[in-house]
Amino acid sequence: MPSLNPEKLRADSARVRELMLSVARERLRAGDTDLPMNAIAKQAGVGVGTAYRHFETHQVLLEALAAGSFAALVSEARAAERDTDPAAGFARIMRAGLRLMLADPALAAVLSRPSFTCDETIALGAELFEAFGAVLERARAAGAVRPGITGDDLRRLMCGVQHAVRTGGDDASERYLGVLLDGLQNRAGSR
Amino acid sequence: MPSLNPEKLRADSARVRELMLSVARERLRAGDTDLPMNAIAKQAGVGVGTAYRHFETHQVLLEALAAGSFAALVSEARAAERDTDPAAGFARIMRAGLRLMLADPALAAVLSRPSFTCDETIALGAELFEAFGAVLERARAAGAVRPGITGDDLRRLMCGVQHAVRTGGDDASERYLGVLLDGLQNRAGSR
DNA sequence: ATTCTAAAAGGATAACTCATCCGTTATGCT
DNA sequence: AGCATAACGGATGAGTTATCCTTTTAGAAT
Repeated sequence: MPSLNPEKLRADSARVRELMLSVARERLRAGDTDLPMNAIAKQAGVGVGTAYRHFETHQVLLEALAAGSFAALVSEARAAERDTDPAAGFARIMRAGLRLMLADPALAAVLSRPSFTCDETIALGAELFEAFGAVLERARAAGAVRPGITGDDLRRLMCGVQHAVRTGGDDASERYLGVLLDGLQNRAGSR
Repeated sequence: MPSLNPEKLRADSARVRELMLSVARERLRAGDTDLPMNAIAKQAGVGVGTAYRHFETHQVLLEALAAGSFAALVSEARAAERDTDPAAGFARIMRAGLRLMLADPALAAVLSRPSFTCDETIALGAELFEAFGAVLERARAAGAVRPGITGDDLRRLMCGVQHAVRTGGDDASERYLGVLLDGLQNRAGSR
């Protein structure tokens, strides 16, 4: 019993889907990271069965919530790819990734464990992988990023920094990202 | 109803406490980070009530599990404080912290959310705070660590790196710590 | 407009976990 | 040995997850 296809939904179904997503977003904003299906269903005024019909698993719900932010991140990666300065492009996508993860806990959750289940997310992940890989490769070729660091390393490190910033204050974001970006530079011959 | 005091326990009680701790450690090693009280009690062959009597909350159990590693970390901090080279002392304690957190998930959990509940942990936390603060201060004075970074920043960043390493491979530890340590250096005038 | 069918909704419920309460049992002091 | 009390154990209520099946409804066909 797969989740309902967001395309070609019956009118009532589409209404319920949007309602559930907005309730889930509201709960996320309120700091509830658990997103209990039952509670969401109740708050949205629909039956539990209906909730599971729309989002078969927790992961599916998370991916649906993160879709918008994820797409925005892919756009940023594509833009960074076209940046004239390889180092600037790299810094740009890193900064954008952190900003988007901080703004959307669902995106942070999805990126922190890349076992995507929805076709849409899988496609976005592939796009991101490709665009980000190009940005990284270009930066490395320009000597702006130390060798031996993979795209997956950066994903993990960014998730770690995101976590750190979340418990730090508002101003932690710039400081921590600064430390990470400086640490990632190619140190050969820089001193 | 507070948890039992580890000192002055009745013989049977001490036996149960040690048994539960060893079962919990075993489960942690097996990758179960949840440490469900009921399951631990059952596996230890004691009643659930007994389990909660010994460890009132999850947090208390975690702190009891982490006590040994936590004490080792404090020792490392004291040793780093006495290191001749401020920068080397700083690198030493950072390295030790990462190693200990990776070896003991309970320590990682305790350090990642410093709301200590047991007196013993609170005391260890205060000791660590003091010793680590001295190491950081000395390193900063020697120009080895950029200004604006606090001890709490470092705790958060280390927990983030620990998380990243845990999902990365075995060799990720050195790479990620290297990035962090390089990023933390005082960049003023280094290029 | 009416009828019909497939899609969707709804909620009772089984399975499971957490944490408490209280009657029972065992320790170790006198 | 007897006793006070510390500790044990497990039944149990509260809460959550996820499923199943019946009822309702949208929207197409006539």
